[in-house]
Amino acid sequence: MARPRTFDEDRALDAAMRAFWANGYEATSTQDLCEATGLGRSSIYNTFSSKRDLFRRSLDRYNELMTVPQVALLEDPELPPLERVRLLLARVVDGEFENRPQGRSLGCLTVNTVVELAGRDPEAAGVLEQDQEVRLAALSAAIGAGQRAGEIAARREAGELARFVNAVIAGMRVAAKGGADRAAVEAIAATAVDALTP
Amino acid sequence: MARPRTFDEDRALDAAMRAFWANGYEATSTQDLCEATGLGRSSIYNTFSSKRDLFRRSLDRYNELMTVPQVALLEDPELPPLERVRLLLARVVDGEFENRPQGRSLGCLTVNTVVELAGRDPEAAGVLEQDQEVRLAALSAAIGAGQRAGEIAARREAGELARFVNAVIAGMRVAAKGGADRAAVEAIAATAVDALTP
DNA sequence: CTTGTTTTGAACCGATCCATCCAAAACTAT
DNA sequence: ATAGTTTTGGATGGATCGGTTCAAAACAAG
Repeated sequence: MARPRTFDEDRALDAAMRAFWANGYEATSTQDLCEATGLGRSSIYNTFSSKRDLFRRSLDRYNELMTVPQVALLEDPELPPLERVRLLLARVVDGEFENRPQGRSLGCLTVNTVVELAGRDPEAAGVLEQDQEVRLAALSAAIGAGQRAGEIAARREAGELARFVNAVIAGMRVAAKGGADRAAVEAIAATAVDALTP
Repeated sequence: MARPRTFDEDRALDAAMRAFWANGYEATSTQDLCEATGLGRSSIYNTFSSKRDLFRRSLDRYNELMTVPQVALLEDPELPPLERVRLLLARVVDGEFENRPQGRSLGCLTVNTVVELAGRDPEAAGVLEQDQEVRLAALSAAIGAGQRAGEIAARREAGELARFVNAVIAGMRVAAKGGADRAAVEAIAATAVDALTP
């Protein structure tokens, strides 16, 4: 029927996502995206209709890669709830200290985008809020289960503790991006876990 | 001798700082800076030599406005150490929920800049790291004093707890920028204080 | 008022921005 | 082969980017 593509759309999306992840939306030019994906401008604009759309899809892809497994971990019935939270934090630490292209963490595309765009791009803000709600719900459920099992302190509501853990995760990512070493970030996580134990 | 300026350099710097604070470095154009300061291009380039330099001075100015009083609070001998930390967190909450031009927090220029620039601008990263060290030292000193006084838990080193508090502050700012309401951010702060009490 | 210096606004600069266009190439289905 | 469709690379477009230049304007000092 017609000429087929010589590239894989998902691989291109992943490459674009990494570029946005590393440098943010504004600082990633269409030229950068061409180089990161190995595609020509035409192919990019033919496949993804604009830089903005490509970013939006990158954000969705990132959430799919990160939030989905994190939620799965938080809902794992094989593990005690507090252990799920602990493993979640450990996973965040690992994520910050692997794949450091220039010796510094990429941070988290979600956090990066909240900081860069949430204040002036309502659509991006909406995507981010929705993703955050999903994460908060999973965290809250795990923490509530832990409270009922007596292994997580009950002096605050599960929803509040979930927000707390979520904020600590963001703080760990900022710390890592700011140059903190692994031990420092691990100590932050451990202190947060302390705060959850009775 | 010569024609005097019709504007105040410090006011212009403050206006520029606010522009960078609201939109970040990349997304703030020189035109935006002209409009924010009310100056012409020539006046800006005559006074501050480049956009980059103006940003750097904005960063210094921000640190002067924020870090200096925060450190003063943390060193206030009139207050019990834990109370200093509590007040610091309260001040952060207040900062996030006043001056919200478009109904959303500006966040914190330091956090915003860590996320946007630390990975690819070594000079900015250096300024940020130095400021962070100052804040961490003050936090660590206050927490250490609280531990010796028995009002702050001693199961972790003061330096680790300082990093923890610092990360929570960053997390609160990200949460606020992401749309969290005041009660949610206050709960994060209160939970962090819980983590410090024995 | 003249002289000397600085500020100021507007025009201007090359570079780069995101995006489009188009013709040649590449492939399938007939 | 041929026809039909899509991809592809390169050229191109208008807008905006950060930054410079320059002459007119505005003031202080003599």
